[in-house]
Amino acid sequence: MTGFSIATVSRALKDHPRISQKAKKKIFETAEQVGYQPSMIARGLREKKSYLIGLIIYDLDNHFHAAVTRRIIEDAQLEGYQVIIRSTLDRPEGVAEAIEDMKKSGVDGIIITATRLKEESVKNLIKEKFPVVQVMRRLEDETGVQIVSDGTYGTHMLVNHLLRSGRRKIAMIGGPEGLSTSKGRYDGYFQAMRENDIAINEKLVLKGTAFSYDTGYRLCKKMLRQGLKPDAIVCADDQIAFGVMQALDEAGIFIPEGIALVGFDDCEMSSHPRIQLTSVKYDINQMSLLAVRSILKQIEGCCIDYKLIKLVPQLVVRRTCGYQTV
Amino acid sequence: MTGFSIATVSRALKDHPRISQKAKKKIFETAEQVGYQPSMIARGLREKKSYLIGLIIYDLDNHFHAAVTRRIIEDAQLEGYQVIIRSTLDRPEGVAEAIEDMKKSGVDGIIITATRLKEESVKNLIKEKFPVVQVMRRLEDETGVQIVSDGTYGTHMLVNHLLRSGRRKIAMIGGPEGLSTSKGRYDGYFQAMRENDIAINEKLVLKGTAFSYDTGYRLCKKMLRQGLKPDAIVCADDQIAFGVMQALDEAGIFIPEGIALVGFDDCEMSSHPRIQLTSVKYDINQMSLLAVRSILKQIEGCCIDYKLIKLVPQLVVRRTCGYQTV
DNA sequence: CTGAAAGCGCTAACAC
DNA sequence: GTGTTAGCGCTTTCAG
Repeated sequence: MTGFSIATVSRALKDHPRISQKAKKKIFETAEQVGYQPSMIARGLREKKSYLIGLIIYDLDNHFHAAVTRRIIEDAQLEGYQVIIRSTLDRPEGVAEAIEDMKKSGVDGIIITATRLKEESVKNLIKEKFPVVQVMRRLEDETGVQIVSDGTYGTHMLVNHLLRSGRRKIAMIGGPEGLSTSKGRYDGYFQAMRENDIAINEKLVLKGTAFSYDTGYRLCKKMLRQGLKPDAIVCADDQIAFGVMQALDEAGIFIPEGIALVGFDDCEMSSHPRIQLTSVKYDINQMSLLAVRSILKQIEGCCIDYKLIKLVPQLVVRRTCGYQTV
Repeated sequence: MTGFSIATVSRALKDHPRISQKAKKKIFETAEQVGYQPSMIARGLREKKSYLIGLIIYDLDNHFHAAVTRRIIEDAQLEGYQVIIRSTLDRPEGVAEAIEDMKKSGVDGIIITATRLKEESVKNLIKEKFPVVQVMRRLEDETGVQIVSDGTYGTHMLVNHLLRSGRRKIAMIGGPEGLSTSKGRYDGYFQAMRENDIAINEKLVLKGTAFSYDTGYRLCKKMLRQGLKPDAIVCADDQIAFGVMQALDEAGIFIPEGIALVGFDDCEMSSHPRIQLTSVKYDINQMSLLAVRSILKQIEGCCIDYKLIKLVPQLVVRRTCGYQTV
């Protein structure tokens, strides 16, 4: 207290219309001196608003997910929101746990980049009109706000490109089951193959257990060990492709001469001259911005534009797909 | 209310000693049914505790920082704490802003991996006995809890290794000024050179503006453009080294035959057969665990073991340093 | 063992 | 314009 009542102080700090300029000035000065910090937590209790948003991600060790996470944190930060983060590492119960803890912490909304196709916890959240947006991965049903890349289209482009370069025995090392990203990319592969009347060899379609370097390495090694010899490998993401590249390099198979290789997401390292991975990219900044805007709109406007936004990816042709050599 | 008073419910849920088993049972059952979630924010207001810890990082686009961030989030999560995250991108005001916002949000403690040598905001935090731990980067003064890698020792090892391999004109592409990590690595370089009576060519010591791919690429190009021809380049981190590698590759300079190259941090991609970057690694898991334990001890025990822990890095020799070819 | 009541820091409705 | 007051959801004395 600086002579004024506690209410006046609150009004001054919140820029209330009915407040005298001198009072306001004096209060601001003293606040500065004392180093007064309004407690968001008390304000939250009162206003039922915490200025916190929850962000549930898959894994920061994945470069692409890390990049998306960074953008979302930055964008939210610019809007005056703090971000509470949880990573699930795709543990079955991960998302549900994270949601529960975040609700306890009183977040105003939740952005999820770790959704699985069947995720009851997310469905419930949407059902009870809790602000939530799915980014990258989405639920099976077109429910809630979903901002994703068109993985089917992207993979379709990649496979078509390989086919045009004369490849026929195209293998796929995909992502874990139960994810919209994995599914979309498998779909794109099958679709492109079918459209071009290429018989699909089931043995050449491998399911990964994670979007990771290690997955790519192990599955590629396994494929080679089984004596399978595709002339191209499509990977569900760049990190898997890096691992595949290691396995091929170690096996003495030249890329792209022996086997062509393509990824998905277009990470920073993919353009490195020693890697030169053909991939597919889309606008992370836009994705993040749309996500943050949507969550704020839901939080503040209480209105939900139920919608599915598919960002169109763009083919980035580099050496590994062998285009230049054909 | 389930027949019992609000106080009894509170006691039941908190496992109070003086409570009848039947009451407890009944309350738990009804809580389950209603899907009751205790509001951390109300509890926080009352107990002056939020079960939130703040994490201030530099940039998730840096693979190493992303990896450390991941571990810290996981470890905190396991201890029942939620993590509020902010990235500063090394903006001058970044840390101070982040600290202010986090205090407003009522975090119980703050872990910082983005500290600069002179960071008044962090010093103040420590002075007022707010729980805080510095990870990776630290303040100039040995104040507060500091858990870092011994960058001087690590770089010393790297440079010594290059010298033993016969290199003499060793360049350094370092990190931004004002960071303990940058400083430690410069120190290690100078120390090793001096100990071996190698004259230091100031032109071969370049200061980066960030720990990034781009920095390495630009500075290396600049160095080559100036007609400088070192026989080895020491980089302040692996990501810088990746950029340097791109510049050298583009310039048609063989690594390590023409110029040897070493990094720091040992990222996943550094072991890739096409990269094979010699680097220095240390235990991220341990670093994270120590950080989380320390912050919890400070929060819960209210006691601070003021201390500086330097994790000893380990040399990882690969192709780029040219050891095998000597 | 359980209930009533105070209070954490803040905001908003209502007086003055 | 400013002060008073109630109450957000919870924990915790203090009585019973």
